[in-house]
Amino acid sequence: MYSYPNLTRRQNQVLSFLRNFKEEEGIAPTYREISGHFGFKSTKAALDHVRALEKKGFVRLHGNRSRSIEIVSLESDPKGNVVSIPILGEVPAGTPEKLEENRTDAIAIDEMIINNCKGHQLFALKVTGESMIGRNICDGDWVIIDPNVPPKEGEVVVALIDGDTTLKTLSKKKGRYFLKSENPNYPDWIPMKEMTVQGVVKALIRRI
Amino acid sequence: MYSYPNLTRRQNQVLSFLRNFKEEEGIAPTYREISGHFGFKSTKAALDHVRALEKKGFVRLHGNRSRSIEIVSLESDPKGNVVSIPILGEVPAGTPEKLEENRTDAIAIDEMIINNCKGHQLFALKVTGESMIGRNICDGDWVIIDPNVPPKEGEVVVALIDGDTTLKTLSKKKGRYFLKSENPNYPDWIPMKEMTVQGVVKALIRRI
DNA sequence: ACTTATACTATACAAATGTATAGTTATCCA
DNA sequence: TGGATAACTATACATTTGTATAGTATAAGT
Repeated sequence: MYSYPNLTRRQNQVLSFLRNFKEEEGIAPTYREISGHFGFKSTKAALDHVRALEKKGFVRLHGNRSRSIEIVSLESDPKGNVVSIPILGEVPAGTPEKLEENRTDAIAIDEMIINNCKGHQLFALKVTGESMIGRNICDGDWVIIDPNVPPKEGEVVVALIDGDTTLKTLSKKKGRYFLKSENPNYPDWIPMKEMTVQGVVKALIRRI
Repeated sequence: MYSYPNLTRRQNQVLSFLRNFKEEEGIAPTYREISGHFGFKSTKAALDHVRALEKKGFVRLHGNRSRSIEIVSLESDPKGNVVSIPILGEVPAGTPEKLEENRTDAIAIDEMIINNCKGHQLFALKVTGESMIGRNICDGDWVIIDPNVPPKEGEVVVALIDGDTTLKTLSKKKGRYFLKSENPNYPDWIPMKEMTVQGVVKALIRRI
């Protein structure tokens, strides 16, 4: 286990016990259970140690409720700031194809990665094709899409163009929006009838 | 929330409350807190419902200890397959610099992304510089490094070369390993004294 | 020398808490 | 028609549990 230099030997032992107990039992120990483990003959000893840990920011106490010692992890909490994003399907960065909304899987992502997207209905798509290679988006990458922000010129977007979905750079020429491929081997797409930007690419994940 | 067909309407409500309470408060509620929420005038009502949930396998009770209602998750825990990876610092994909191991932050990542790395001591680095642009690794990207796999030729690796750390492609020329930049504007690095590959890039994350 | 922090003991108490017995009402199944 | 199950009320009690006061001993800083 870890040992924190700003904690005393005993405080480290107590913190370690709190961690193990919660890991094994699923709940926090009582002060009497702490005392029992260390052989304290007074519950005050355990109380003092936990209060010292609270003072130093290692645990948080929730009122006078039983078993309410919450362990504050100094390393980023692996559970707190994670959001689950549904993978809706594939999006060709080449020829546009239909995007089916049959949720098969989801991907868990650190909230930090997709900042300022609280409440937005994010989704993920797997990129197929090499047309966005100029923006360093490769075949097989996952892109995280935010459908709840207004798209700006120059951003990489998922767009529904003439009934098909594709991943391109939103561009403007002579006051008219079109979809630009970031690869000279692939064509740009100029909307014939209608074009709807479904979302803006906020993040990218690649397995190597 | 979810609704289970083999649970009654009320049992579903109670299970839902147990889930929410644990989510928000971090601890399980007492039978009186359950009763309070539903307006039960007897704690026996809450006890009966929780015992019914136990009988059907939705919760587990740990003896007669307070706040010891453990929720048994039937579906795969959405937070179960997330690993926390420490961000150790920055790695220049240009001029090599010293890599300090002062853990400042961590990043939570879906286990799926970094497959076949169980038990490996993964870490993350933030890329600075553009020398790996040819492999579509950009300035500002995070790379997830696996130090517990043997590096192969052609893989992108973090290497300690002559006392400095850098991100490059591991290459071989005339039977001798060297570090190749994936950008014509940046030089390759041929080890003078010693070269240690610290790990192989397994994944990449980019905020856009 | 004085204060502060650590690390406890001893005792105590009110509130919180799990658990129990006895009963009511309604619904569903056979 | 009868029995099992669900969904409660009412009351009660023994522990469990958080918290407090008062005190001892040791070491660390200032």
